[in-house]
Amino acid sequence: MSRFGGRLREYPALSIDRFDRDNLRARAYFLSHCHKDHMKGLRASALKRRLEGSLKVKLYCSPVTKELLLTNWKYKFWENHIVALEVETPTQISLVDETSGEKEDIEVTLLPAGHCPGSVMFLFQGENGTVLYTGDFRLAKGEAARMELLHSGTRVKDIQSVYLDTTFCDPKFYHIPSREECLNGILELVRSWTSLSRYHVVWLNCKAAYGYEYLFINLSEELGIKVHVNKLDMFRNMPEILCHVTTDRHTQIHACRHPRDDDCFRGNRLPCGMTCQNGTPLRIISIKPSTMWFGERIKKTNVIVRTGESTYRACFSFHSSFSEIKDFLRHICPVNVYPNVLPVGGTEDKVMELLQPLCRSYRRNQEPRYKPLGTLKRVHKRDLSDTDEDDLFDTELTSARPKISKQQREESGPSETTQPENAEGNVKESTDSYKESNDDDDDDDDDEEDKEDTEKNTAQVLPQESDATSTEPKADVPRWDTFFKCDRLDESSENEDNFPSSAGAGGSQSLFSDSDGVSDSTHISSQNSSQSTHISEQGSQGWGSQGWDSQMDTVLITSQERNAAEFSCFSRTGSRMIPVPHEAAKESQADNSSWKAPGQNRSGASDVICDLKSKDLEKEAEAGTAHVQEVLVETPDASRAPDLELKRDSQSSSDFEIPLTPDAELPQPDKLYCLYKKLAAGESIVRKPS
DNA sequence: GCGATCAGAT
DNA sequence: CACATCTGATCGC
Repeated sequence: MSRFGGRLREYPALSIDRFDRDNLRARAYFLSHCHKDHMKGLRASALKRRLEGSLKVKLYCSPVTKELLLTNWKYKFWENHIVALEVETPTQISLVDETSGEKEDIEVTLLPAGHCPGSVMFLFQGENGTVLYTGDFRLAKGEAARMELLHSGTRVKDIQSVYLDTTFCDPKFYHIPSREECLNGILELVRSWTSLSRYHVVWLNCKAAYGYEYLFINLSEELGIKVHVNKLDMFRNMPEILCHVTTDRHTQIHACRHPRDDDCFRGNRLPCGMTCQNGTPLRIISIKPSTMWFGERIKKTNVIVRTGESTYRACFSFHSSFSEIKDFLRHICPVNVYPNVLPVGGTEDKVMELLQPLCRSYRRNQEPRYKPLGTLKRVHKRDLSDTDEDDLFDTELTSARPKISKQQREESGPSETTQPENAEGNVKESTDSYKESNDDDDDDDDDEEDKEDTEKNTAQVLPQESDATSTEPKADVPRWDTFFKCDRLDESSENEDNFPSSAGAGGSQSLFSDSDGVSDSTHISSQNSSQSTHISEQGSQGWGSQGWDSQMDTVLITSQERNAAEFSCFSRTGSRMIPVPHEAAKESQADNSSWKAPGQNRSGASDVICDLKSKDLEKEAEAGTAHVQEVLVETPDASRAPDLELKRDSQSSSDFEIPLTPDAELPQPDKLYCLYKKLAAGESIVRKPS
C-alpha cells in the first residue's frame, strides 16, 4: 500500500496520488490509477471547496482513469477539473500560482504501468531535472528498456529521481511468474472445469479492485464464456472490456462478490445467489487470485495450487517482483530512488539498502572509478547480463526491433549527451556517457513540505509544440492505451523478453534449492495419459470434507518443469490458444481499441503464441527434454501436513481428484481418452446436461 | 452526523 | 499469505 506523501522533492508544487494535508495547496494534481490507497483525500470536502473556488485546479490522469473515476458519483465533482492525458504523449503544463502569479513549466509524460486499467507512471521533466514517479506498476524485465519516452535517442534519459513501487522489493519476492504463465494456468483450470458440463462453474474470488479485467477478457475470449460481475457500468465506454463481462448470472464464470461470499461458497452458492440451474445443483470451484512468489533459488513456478476440495489459488500479481524491480531500476539508473511502499515486514532502510546499489548516487560513492552507466542500453535490447540472479529465470536476451523513436525529444531537463549509441548497448559497463549531472543527492530533505505557501495556483495544459505526437487530450473519448500498453509491433524477435522467465529456466536449470526452506526437489512425474492440464471428477463421497484436510493435495500447474512432450501443443493448437494480454491487445486494437500491455506481455509481439511455443520447444530441445506448457499435478499424500507453503513447493504428481457430481457417471477410460484428446486439441467439449 | 483512523476480515 | 477494500469501533469536530 502506498505511503507516498504526494510530493516529489524536485517538484513540490505537484501532488501525486495524495490529496490531503499539504497537498491541498498543490498547483496541479496527478492520479496514477484508480485504487483507493492512491486516492486519499480525493473526495475530501477541503479539496472540494478548493475546486469550487477555482476552475484552474486540475487533476491529470489517463483517459481510462478519468472514466473510472467519474463513474463513481463520489468523485463527480471533479468532472470539470480532470484533464485526461494520452499516454506516451509528452505534454507541457504551466503551473501558475494563483496568488503570486509565479509560473513554472513542466512537461509530463504518462507511461503505461501495467498495474490496472488506466494505470500509468508519470515522467516529469523540468528545471529541477527529470523525475519518474512509477505509481504502482508491474512491468516485465526489459520493459523499461523498451519505453521510448524513457530514452533520448538510444540512451536512457538522465533521471534524477525515481519514486518507486517497492511493494515486492524484498529478495523473498524474487520471482513472480509472468502474467502469461498465470493467465495460462488459470485458463486451463477454468477450461478443464467448465468443459465438464454446463453446471460446472468457476468463481473467481477477486478482490474489489480494478486489475482483474485482463483476466476476465482472456478467459472470455478463449473460452467464449462471459464473466459475471456485480457492476459493469464503469466500463460502459470501454467496449473491449464490456463485451466480456455480464450481469447475467447464467454463465459459467463468475467474479461477482458478496459481503459474505466465502459463506456463500461454502454453501455451494455463488455470491450472486446462483446455486443451481434447471434444478441441477451447480458444481462450483473457486479460484482465488493471489500473489505467489519464489525465492531466488527456486525455479519452479507453480501458478495454480489446490487449497481445498474445490478451492484453488492462482498466481496473480499487480506488482513487479523483486527481480523485475531491480531490472527496471537498473536500467533507469537514477541518481536517487525513493520507495513509495514499504514491503510487508520490511523497513525503509532495508529497501534503500537493496535499491541504492542500482543508483548513481550510491555507485558514485562506492565505486568512484567505475562508471556503471553501462546499464543503459539500447531501447530494443534487453540486458540481463549483469545479474547472475536474474539469469536464473531469464533466458537469453534477444535483440531486435530496431526501434526509432518517433519522437526523439531532447531532454528539457539537465542536458543529456546524445551520443551515438554504442553498438552493443547491452554491455554492462560502457563507461561512456556517465552523466554527472545534478547531484544534489538530498537525502536530507524529509520535510520541506511546508516550504511553499502557494495558496492558489493554477495549471494549464499546453500542447507541446515540439512534439508531433502531442495532442489535445480528448477527454470524452476514453482509450485503452493506458492499460497494458506496449508496442507490439515488429517485436517478433523479441518475444523471449517477456517469455516467462521461468520457462526459460525450465529445462536447462535443474538445480533445486530452496531459499525459502521449502522442499524443492519436486518433479512432475505425471506421465499419465493426461499429461495436459485436466480435471477429472471423482466421487466426492469418497472423501468427505473431513478427509480433505489430511489428504489435501497440491495441485500445480507449472510451466517450469514440464513433461509430456507429446502434449507440448496442448492448449495452443489453434493460432491463438494462449491467453496473453497482447493477444487481447492485438485484437482490441483491430477493432479500434488499444489495450496494450506494458509489463508482462512485453512480448507484446503479435506472434506471441507461436513464439511461446517454439520457444518452449527450443528450450526443451536444449534441455534434451520435452515439456508441456502446463501440467496439473496433484499429490495425494495423506501423510503430508496440510501446510500450503510446503505443499506448494513440493510438487509431486498425480491427477486432480475432485469429487464427482453425485448423479454424474464416472467416465470410462476410453471416453476419458477422447475427452483429453479433444482438450488437447483445444476443441470445446459440449455435453448435454445429464 | 461526518470524517479520519485503526483493527480486523476477506 | 502478503495485490486492495470494506466494515465496524472509536474519537474528534
